Amino acid sequence: MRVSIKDIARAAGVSHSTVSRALSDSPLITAETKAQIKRIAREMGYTPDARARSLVMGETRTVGVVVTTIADPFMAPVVQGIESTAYENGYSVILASANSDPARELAAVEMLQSKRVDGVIVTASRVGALYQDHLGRIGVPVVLLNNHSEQSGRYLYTVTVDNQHGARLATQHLIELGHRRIAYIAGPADHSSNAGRMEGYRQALTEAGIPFISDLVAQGDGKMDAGMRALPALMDLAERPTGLFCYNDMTAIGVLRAARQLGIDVPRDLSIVGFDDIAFASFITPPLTTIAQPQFEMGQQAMQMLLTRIRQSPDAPISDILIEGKLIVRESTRRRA
Amino acid sequence: MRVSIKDIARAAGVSHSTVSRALSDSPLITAETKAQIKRIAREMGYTPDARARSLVMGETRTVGVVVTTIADPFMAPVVQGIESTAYENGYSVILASANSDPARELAAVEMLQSKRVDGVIVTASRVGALYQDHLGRIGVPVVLLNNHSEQSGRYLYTVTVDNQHGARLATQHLIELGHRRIAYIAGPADHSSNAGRMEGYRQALTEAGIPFISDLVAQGDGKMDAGMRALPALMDLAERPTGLFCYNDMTAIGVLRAARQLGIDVPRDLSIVGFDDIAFASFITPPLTTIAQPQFEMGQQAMQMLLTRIRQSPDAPISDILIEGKLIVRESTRRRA
DNA sequence: ACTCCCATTGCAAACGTGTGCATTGCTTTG
DNA sequence: CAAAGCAATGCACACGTTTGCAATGGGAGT
Repeated sequence: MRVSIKDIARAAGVSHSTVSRALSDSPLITAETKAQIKRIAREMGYTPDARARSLVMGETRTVGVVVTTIADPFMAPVVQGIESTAYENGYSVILASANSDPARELAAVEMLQSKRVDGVIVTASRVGALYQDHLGRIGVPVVLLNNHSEQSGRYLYTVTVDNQHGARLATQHLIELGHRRIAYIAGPADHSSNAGRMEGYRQALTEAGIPFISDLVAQGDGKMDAGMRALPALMDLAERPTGLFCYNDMTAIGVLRAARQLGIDVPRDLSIVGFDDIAFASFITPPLTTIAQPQFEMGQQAMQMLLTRIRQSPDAPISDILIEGKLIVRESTRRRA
Repeated sequence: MRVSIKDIARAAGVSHSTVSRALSDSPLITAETKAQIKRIAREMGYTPDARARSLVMGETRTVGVVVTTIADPFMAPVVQGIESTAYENGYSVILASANSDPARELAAVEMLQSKRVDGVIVTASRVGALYQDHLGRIGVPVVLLNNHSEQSGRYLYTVTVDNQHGARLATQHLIELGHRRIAYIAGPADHSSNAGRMEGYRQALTEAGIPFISDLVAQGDGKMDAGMRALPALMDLAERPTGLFCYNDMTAIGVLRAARQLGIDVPRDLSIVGFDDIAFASFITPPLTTIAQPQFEMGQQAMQMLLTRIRQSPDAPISDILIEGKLIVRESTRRRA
């Protein structure tokens, strides 16, 4: 059986309260008894039981992170950022992936609830109004990271990419390079991130006096295949686009692959801008011009936000965080010939 | 405050034991009392406290996963596999990343120990003999996944990529394509995975009657930069290699980039084989021929192994698992001109 | 009608820890 | 020298569960 403070108490000939106090360096205990008890504890290989402690202390120093999948080039660094600052603050993280399955997301939240985590970070969720209510009732602070629905409520706090700003940056970059026929391959229609990027795209066009042409917008879903499928139709247009803004890097990668098959040279024939700056954006051919999101820092900030929420009184004001990405120019864009 | 079974008991006018039994569907309780108690529990928004339960039950239904970094294209799917089968079996996972820092790895293990996890999976660790002893004393089953030192002991169980087999496959493939000057860019020198791949490389050469030439082996570290740095020297050799086997895909990606800068056409001038088949291996240009490791399944198997270890008696025999990758031929290799 | 049995419920201990309060023993002070 | 104060420790309860055992009640059997 595992060794508890009672075992140590027996071995040291004291009560378990004394052991508890000695191990937590209480000033009530003599230096020598402390030393002896600590020695015995070490000899017996004692490790405190975080469960028992958390029961009486009322906190678990554990947070839950629910994610669609950890094998997502965008999310992995974010989770890394979360775990990292959690560790620095003495917290540990329970990871649950929901695979875009709402039922499983619910199950994950329930599990975290029963484990009595001190807070929860939910990433890339499409928390609806209903589910949001449920999340609100969870009893612990919840931070939504890049959630796909609009609202942030009284209970929930968010850190989100500034989609509109980033999309505007991307489109402006193409415009500055002399492009005027600029296409957009969209992401999932029901994600607010897509709406924001679409809006930034339109806005940049309007500012430059370029008409918005709906034929230049192709539907996508943020995955590589969507990019591959979308390109041919765009290139079949009477007036081909010379610039292309993609919902994200994965889409752009699909486009690049399709372009190669179609014999379209990037960036000579078509300039492409992605979104996210996932790790591989700089490794592909040609290296991708994109809107970089500070993924690691996003995770850090989300965790930091959760921590202040955990420690502060629940009615202290916290403002949502909006994160601006920045343009990284690589080799998939060039001045229009 | 949170609602406990005592609160429910008070509301229902029964003892808390009755509530406990009712909620766990004990046959001792009348159907109607059961129904009523469950109703009240639902109304009051009750969620059982896993900590308290685990205290008396002696199990937490939680496993720990320690990883160097989750933002690693090889590890992410592995973790996904672990989490997935953990979930299916009613377990949850605590994630800890150690960033290749032994001290932090120790800290992670200690944290998991205090949380009283039922088992631990340690990935890509270089557990030395000493640390291994420490892990052995942890008191719960430990599974090592792709660990970098040789031994697996009485306490520890491993699932590992068959490095030698994979490297042999890769080298044989190049040989079959007519290559005879085949180089190898190595991985971290102190990792047994590198030793295994090197051995497989030599073995394939020997079997084909091709002499091993040490000049054709370049030192690397498994990262992209190493691949970039290693290529020029290899191509400066009096007799250039026409085939190249890389420690892993990241190295190969670095090589591809360097090749482009040097004006070396892949696969015309140089055939390249990677190792791992990370998600992006098929996305780069040219799509990479490589030795695919079933990453997700590796995670599944590791978790499965841990589960049987948790449930079976500690002296039931379990054999370590060796996983054979398979050759995926894409466009970075071709018959020698 | 009395005993016995069974179904249902409550009591209490246990898991491992933290902590307010009482207790003990010693030193200091008047 | 007695009283008071203080330093060090132990007692007991609390946190929220599960579960062996005792207790209660009612129905059936003789």
